[in-house]
Amino acid sequence: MNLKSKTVRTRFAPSPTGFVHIGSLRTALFSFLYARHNGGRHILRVEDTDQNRQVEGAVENLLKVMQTVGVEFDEGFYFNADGKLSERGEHGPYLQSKRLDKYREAINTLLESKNAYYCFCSSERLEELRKEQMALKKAAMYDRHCRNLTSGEVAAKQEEFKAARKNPVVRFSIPVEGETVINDLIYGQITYDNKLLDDQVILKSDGFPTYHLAVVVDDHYMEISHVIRGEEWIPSTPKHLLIYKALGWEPTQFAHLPLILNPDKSKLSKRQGDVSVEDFLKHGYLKEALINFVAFLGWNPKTDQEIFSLDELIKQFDLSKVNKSGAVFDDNKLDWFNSQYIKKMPSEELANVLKPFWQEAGLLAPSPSGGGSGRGFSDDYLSAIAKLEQDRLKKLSEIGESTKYCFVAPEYEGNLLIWKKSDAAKTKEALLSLHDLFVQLADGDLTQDKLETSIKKFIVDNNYDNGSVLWPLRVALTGQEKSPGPFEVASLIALGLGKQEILNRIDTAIEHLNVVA
RNA sequence: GGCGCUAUCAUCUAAUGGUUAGGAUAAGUGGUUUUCAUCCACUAAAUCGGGGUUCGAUUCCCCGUAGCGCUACCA
Repeated sequence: MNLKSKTVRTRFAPSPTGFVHIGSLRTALFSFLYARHNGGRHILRVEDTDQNRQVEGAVENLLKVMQTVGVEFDEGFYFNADGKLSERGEHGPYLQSKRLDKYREAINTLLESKNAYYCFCSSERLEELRKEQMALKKAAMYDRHCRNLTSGEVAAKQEEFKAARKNPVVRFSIPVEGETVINDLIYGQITYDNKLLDDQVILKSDGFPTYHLAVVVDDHYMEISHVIRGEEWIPSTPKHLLIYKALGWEPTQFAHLPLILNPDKSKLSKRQGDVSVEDFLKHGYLKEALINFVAFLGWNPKTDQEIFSLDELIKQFDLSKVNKSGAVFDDNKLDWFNSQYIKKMPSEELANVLKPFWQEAGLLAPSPSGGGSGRGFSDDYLSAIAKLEQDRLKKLSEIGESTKYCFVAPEYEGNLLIWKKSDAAKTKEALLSLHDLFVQLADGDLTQDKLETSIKKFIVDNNYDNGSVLWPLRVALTGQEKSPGPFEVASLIALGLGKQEILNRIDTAIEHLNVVA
């Protein structure tokens, strides 16, 4: 058997239960990276065997998120040219609820070979049993009551259930002795004693299979080569292996990924903050940052390089570099990745991704085409703003607050205009002469460099301190305690709102001083 | 309770049978500066405990301990 010639086929197999958990993103990313790295295919299969947990539109949402961040699928669900959810690939259907015949067939095979049996036990009996076992401090397992039923007893129970219009479940018969060994690509060899394995239900009374049966059947028929999934699946893997064996199938390779943890080291959950990819996108994390950060949760290239594009990840990704211990999700580090990508972005592009956030803040009119900038602000202006904020932005969602003054006149209170080493009189005087200076400046003199030259000269000529002039100018223009420098801001406002706006803001500041002082 | 997995700075992690145990984030200090951010320099910060093997163990083995996961007709 030449393993190398075998095509790599990995799959991401979520349940359509709502938002995309960050852990799911990591799993999907790793299975995608592994497939691409090895020239294989990546399949999207939807596991909807729990009919009680379906969420409308979850598959569309999932696909949209994956598309946004750049995780691709070659088979399974996709959006067609009309943007409609559809399926492609040779191994469909890719929705488990449409594959019931395949599960039924496998179950019949198992039933016939006595690797599975009907179980008629009531939930009350099971509950009782569990309580007893707990009380005796024994492992809680099904006692295999129905496994030992005679064919006569089974027939009688069948009749009884039929009359009551109930369906028995089917359980898998775990071998009574021996061991089952997992050879995990990440965790290595893990041995389980068959005696400790439960006779898992594989067919529910509603006619749907459980995960354990469905996953084996689907991975087999879809010719999956590597199952990449979360560490929480390790304990059920021996059961899956035994089902493969009972069906006479060759099992896939398994690679279990370490968990992503909350700061308190429990499994990452909603309780302790955002966990859905949609949330992170909405709060202004760039997809590149999210992918880069998530890739480093449990994997690293063994070098000092930390910034990786998706293409670089594909090139370098290797299951052998995945580690075994869980990783705490540290949003400080995510912020850092995000700011790195923001800094690297061309300012035009940054302005573009910033638009929705300006609109959200009510500073920019939503543009129906999605292309225009609305409300008379040119793309050049928006890019200039973006460029100014590029070094201080951690999340795109901060942009509204920090750049409000670029769109509307600022508001401020108290003595904010007065520099710590200055006073009201000096500030007013400075602003008054600054006003005169701006009146004299021609439009062509309002570039950042020229402004810096002329204002610095003005300070020297008038024997002012830098601070007693630059601080009030900056506050007059921005209304903020913290902002980019006055030359940058003034030239920006001149560009976007015109020189008159600068004069207006200086006037407003002088009036403000009159009132406060 | 049973079974399993894991264990290096606060966090993500690198490395090695012999090193001043490295990097990054966060933190702190200093420089630049009208403010903030950026940038630069610097500082503090770790091999869970106990046994073994060995000349030598953070690294290999065993035992503890702790954390986590699983223990459904959920996935």
